[in-house]
Amino acid sequence: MTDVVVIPRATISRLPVYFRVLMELSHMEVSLVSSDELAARSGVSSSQLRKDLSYFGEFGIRGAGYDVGFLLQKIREILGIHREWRLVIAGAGKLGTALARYSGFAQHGLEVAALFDIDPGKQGKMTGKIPVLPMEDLTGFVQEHDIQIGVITVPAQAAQGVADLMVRAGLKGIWNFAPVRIEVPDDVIVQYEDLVVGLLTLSHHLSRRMR
Amino acid sequence: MTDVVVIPRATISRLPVYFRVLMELSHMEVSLVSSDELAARSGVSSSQLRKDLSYFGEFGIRGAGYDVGFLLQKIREILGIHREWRLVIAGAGKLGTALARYSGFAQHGLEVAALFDIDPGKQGKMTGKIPVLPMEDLTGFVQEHDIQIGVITVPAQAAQGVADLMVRAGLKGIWNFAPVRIEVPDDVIVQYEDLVVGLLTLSHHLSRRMR
DNA sequence: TCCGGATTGTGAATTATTTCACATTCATTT
DNA sequence: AAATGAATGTGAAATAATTCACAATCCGGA
Ligand SMILES: NC(=O)c1ccc[n+]([C@@H]2O[C@H](COP(=O)([O-])OP(=O)(O)OC[C@H]3O[C@@H](n4cnc5c(N)ncnc54)[C@H](O)[C@@H]3O)[C@@H](O)[C@H]2O)c1
Ligand SMILES: NC(=O)c1ccc[n+]([C@@H]2O[C@H](COP(=O)([O-])OP(=O)(O)OC[C@H]3O[C@@H](n4cnc5c(N)ncnc54)[C@H](O)[C@@H]3O)[C@@H](O)[C@H]2O)c1
Repeated sequence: MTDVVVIPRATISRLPVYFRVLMELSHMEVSLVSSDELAARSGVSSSQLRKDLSYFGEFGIRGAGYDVGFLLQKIREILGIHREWRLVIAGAGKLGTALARYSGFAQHGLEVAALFDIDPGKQGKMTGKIPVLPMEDLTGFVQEHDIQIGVITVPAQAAQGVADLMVRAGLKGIWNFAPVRIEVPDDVIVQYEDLVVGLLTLSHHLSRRMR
Repeated sequence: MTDVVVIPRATISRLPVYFRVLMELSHMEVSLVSSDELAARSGVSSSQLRKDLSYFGEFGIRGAGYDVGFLLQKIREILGIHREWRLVIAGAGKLGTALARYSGFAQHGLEVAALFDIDPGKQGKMTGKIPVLPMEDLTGFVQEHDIQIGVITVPAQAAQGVADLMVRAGLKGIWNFAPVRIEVPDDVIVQYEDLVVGLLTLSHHLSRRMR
């Protein structure tokens, strides 16, 4: 029985924050940072930060701190963004086009290759440099352009159908913004992004506090 | 020492999911549902569901299940959406306008009253039924229209300034999409929405699985 | 080369969350 | 009115995540 190290979900979700802070430090020409400093800038405790990193290895220098460039590279590897990921977005509506045009993804090695939509009125147009294509072309496009991730920004009732299509096309990761659970085979990973949760969490806390 | 019941964060974030499933059941004219059924449709265990609800009271009927309409109303109250919340959005860019035009919020008693932007080229226009106003008008608008929540969809470097303005205007809740922490007084609640986290979580899992 | 100061890495303790399992309660039937 | 069956509500147990606290280690200076 070799014991598998299981990494807390919450640890993974903090890594992008550390990454961003390290990028800032790097731009500020800071080359060494302590866990105290990095943690404070990330909004967590320093023991939290050190424990998080310890799941993946030893990246610091005792008595000194962390080499910004080195840690940046390590986190890149952990998050899998040392390689490029290509995405397609299904649903060229309000949210889909906003995501497609977002410049922040490129900084993380994420490239939106195309948008797909069922509406002929949207097909053929360009969203910035990104083409909007008919849904029928999705499978071929994914295979030709070596796409790994599909983003779902269609209405809820269309989400399962789109997910099925993405699975058949061979996509192994789905980022789903539609407010429904979708069924996929075990070898496909679904990441849900439910924006209403954040707003209702705020609403809950506000109404508690105002009571 | 009266012991305060503390409600897990995760419980709050599941309530919107239960709410949505109950809405569906309600539309399907289902009037009674068991914790097994409701939990399965929400993607959680039934004991999880019952424990979550138990933090707020006893809403079910032993031996029978939950009255859909009654539970819906209770969750509405817990989430604070039995009353209307009015929001303003600062940053009428890609994401801000997508949010402003999203019809899903209205179903939860959330009304986007106006967008604000620093760019004179965007001011004066309408996004659907929602006006885009100059930043200078924010304070007056918030006070005149009894707004409670501010949404930040401006670039990261402008976020703190916008937050300061929102705090001065009297907003008590801020929903922040800019990828930076912001400093606010204790009586203001900030909910962070970091979309990159979701995508990088997916990237991490994908690259682990492919290794 | 050794010493002092600093900061990491990590077991252990604590705290938080989820799951278990069953006593309790309710609706229905006889 | 009592018996039956079903599903909730909830302490207790099990897991999971965070914080503590300090031994281990490294850097730089003497
Ligand atoms: N806009 C937001 O701010 C927001 C916020 C939270 C959640 N969401 C969710 O994101 C999704 C998209 O929202 P939106 O506001 O962009 O909607 P939208 O109506 O603007 O866009 C949806 C697009 O999907 C296309 N479409 C419909 N069925 C399709 C299908 N079967 N295959 C391919 N394309 C199809 C439509 O033609 C349209 O272009 C929805 O599920 C919504 O609930 C949106
Ligand atoms: N678009 C996305 O999909 C996406 C995804 C994740 C995060 N975000 C974050 O959301 C924010 C907005 O992104 P976007 O893509 O909509 O950008 P955008 O450039 O399309 O829009 C930003 C808007 O803010 C306005 N603005 C700039 N400074 C301002 C100020 N001081 N006061 C008021 N308005 C100001 C600009 O005029 C512009 O209209 C950014 O912080 C971005 O990192 C966006």
